[in-house]
Amino acid sequence: MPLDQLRNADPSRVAALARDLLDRVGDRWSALVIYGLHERPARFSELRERIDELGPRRLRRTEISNKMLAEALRGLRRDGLVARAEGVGGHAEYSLTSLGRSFWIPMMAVHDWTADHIAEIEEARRAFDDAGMP
Amino acid sequence: MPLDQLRNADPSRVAALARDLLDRVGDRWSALVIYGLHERPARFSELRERIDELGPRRLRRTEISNKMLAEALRGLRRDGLVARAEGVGGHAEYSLTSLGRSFWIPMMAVHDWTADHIAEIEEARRAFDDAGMP
DNA sequence: TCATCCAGTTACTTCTTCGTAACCGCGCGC
DNA sequence: GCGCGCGGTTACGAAGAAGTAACTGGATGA
Repeated sequence: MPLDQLRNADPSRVAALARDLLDRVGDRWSALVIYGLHERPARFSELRERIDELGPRRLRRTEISNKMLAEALRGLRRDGLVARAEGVGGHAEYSLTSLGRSFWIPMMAVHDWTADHIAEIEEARRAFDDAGMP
Repeated sequence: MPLDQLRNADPSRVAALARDLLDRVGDRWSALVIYGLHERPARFSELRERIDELGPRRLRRTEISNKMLAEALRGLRRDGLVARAEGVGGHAEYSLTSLGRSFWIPMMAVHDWTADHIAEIEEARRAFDDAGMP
C-alpha cells in the first residue's frame, strides 16, 4: 500500500499503526534489545550484559532480569524482528532478522530527532518547572 | 553535537536518548495528541473528540478521559512540544510548537515503517502462534 | 557422578499507570 | 443570581507491568 495514499486516506489507520508499533517496542526493554543486537548476534547471557551497559534509568532497576529479557525476546521473535538459533552445544544465539535490521532506520530517526532537540527539550522542562506549574 | 559523532562515540548515550523519547511519547495517549493537533490547533474538548475518533484499541477504554488528556497535554507542554494559549472568552487553545511539528518527521518514519511491514509482522505473529510457542 | 553453567520458567510481590466519578471555579447568557 | 458549558483537578480503586528469587532441565567438564 502506497504510503501517501494511506496517509491521506485514513488518518485513524495512521494513528493505529503508530500505536501498534509503540505497543510493540515502547515497553521498557525491547528497544534496548534491538540496540544490543544490531551490531552482532549474541547469546542470552551475553545480551543481558550488553543491555546492562546501556541501562535505562527509569523505574527501579538498572539491570535486566532473566524474566524481562526472555519476555522482550519472545515479543520480538513473535513479531519477526529477532530470530533464535541453536549454536554449538545447544547454546542459544539471538540475532536481528532483516525485518529487525530494517527497523533500525525509523529507530535512528527517532534517536536523531532526540539528539538534535534534547537541549531544547531540557530547556523547556526547566522553564516549565521553574514557572511552578502544578 | 554532530550525530555521526554521537552515534559512533557513545552507544549508551544513543540508547539513553531514544529511551528518553519513548518515555515521553510512549504512553497511551501522547502520540495521539500529536496526531490530533498536527493539522490545526484545538481546544480541550475539541481535541478530546478528535482523539476519540482515532481511538486506540489496547486496554480498557476507547475514549480519552479528562484526566488522561490533561496529563498528556501537561507532559507535552513541559517538553515544549505543545503550547497552550487563552482564546477569546478564556477558552484554552492548544497547538503544536515548532518543536512539536518537527517531531512529526520521526513519527512518520516510525509510522511508515509500520505501514510498510505490517503484513510481515502479522504473518510472523501467525506463524509464531501457530507453532504453539508457550 | 557430581558440580556448574546456560537458558530460561514459575510463583509471588510491588509499583505504576489508568480509569471512574465526583467536584470546582470561571465566564456567559438569560 | 442561576444554570450551563468549558477546562480542568482530586480521591480512590483496579488492572497491568515489572521486579525478586527460587527453581528446572539439559549439556559440559572434572
